[in-house]
Amino acid sequence: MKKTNLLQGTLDLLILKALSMGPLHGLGVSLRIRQITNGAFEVGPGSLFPALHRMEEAGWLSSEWGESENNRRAKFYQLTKPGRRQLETEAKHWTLISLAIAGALKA
Amino acid sequence: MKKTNLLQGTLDLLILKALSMGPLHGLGVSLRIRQITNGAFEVGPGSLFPALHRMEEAGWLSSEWGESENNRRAKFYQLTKPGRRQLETEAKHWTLISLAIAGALKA
DNA sequence: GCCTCTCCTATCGCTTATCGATATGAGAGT
DNA sequence: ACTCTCATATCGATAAGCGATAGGAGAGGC
Repeated sequence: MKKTNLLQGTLDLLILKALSMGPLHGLGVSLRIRQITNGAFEVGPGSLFPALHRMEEAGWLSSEWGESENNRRAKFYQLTKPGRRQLETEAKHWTLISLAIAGALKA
Repeated sequence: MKKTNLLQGTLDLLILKALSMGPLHGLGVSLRIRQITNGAFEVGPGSLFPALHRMEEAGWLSSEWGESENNRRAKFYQLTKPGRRQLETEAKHWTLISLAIAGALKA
């Protein structure tokens, strides 16, 4: 049983949302996404880390090295102000698209 | 950083849905998608035709040449049986994902 | 007849996101 | 020592969508 693939474009949104609930290191983001989507989304490292780097590059996240709960070296990410704005923008965008498609399917 | 209009993966779903309401030629599909999404989605030819070809290749659509309402040569597409199954599958999949993300954003 | 507008299909090149596999390192447990 | 797990990272492949562009053919004005 393959886990459902992501819709492209939703990963950023989920990462932003996950981090809006507090700073996390990379794998923590992956876990929180699994939690808040009730296991519907499984994000592998090959998707996660490039996305985090891209988003930090875009100025939406900032990072610093620290220690995880298991005393492992880990990079902690948190939202910047532009990141919060981006979350709002993407959440709105998602809502619009989601309603449009739901409406189309109902018709 | 360009915003893509569509969420990747939703184009197939919209095309399948559009054709489930009756056969259409290419540009007709584009128009019907605009209608049923209340103008939320504009599908240009550079997205539309490759998608139609891909989906015909996949066996979801069949096509035949005919004449449009304006007496123009046009290729009419209709759903095959596998295409209808695919529509059901993708619609279900969309609903699941959509609910999962909506839930995640609410939290 | 001729010109232009619109309709209709088609393709090329480019960008970008995601995924599977793989690599590396270090603390934890035995 | 050895292995398991945590944690970050990167590479190559795949694929979708988009802008631009092209070309053919009927419609309608003149």
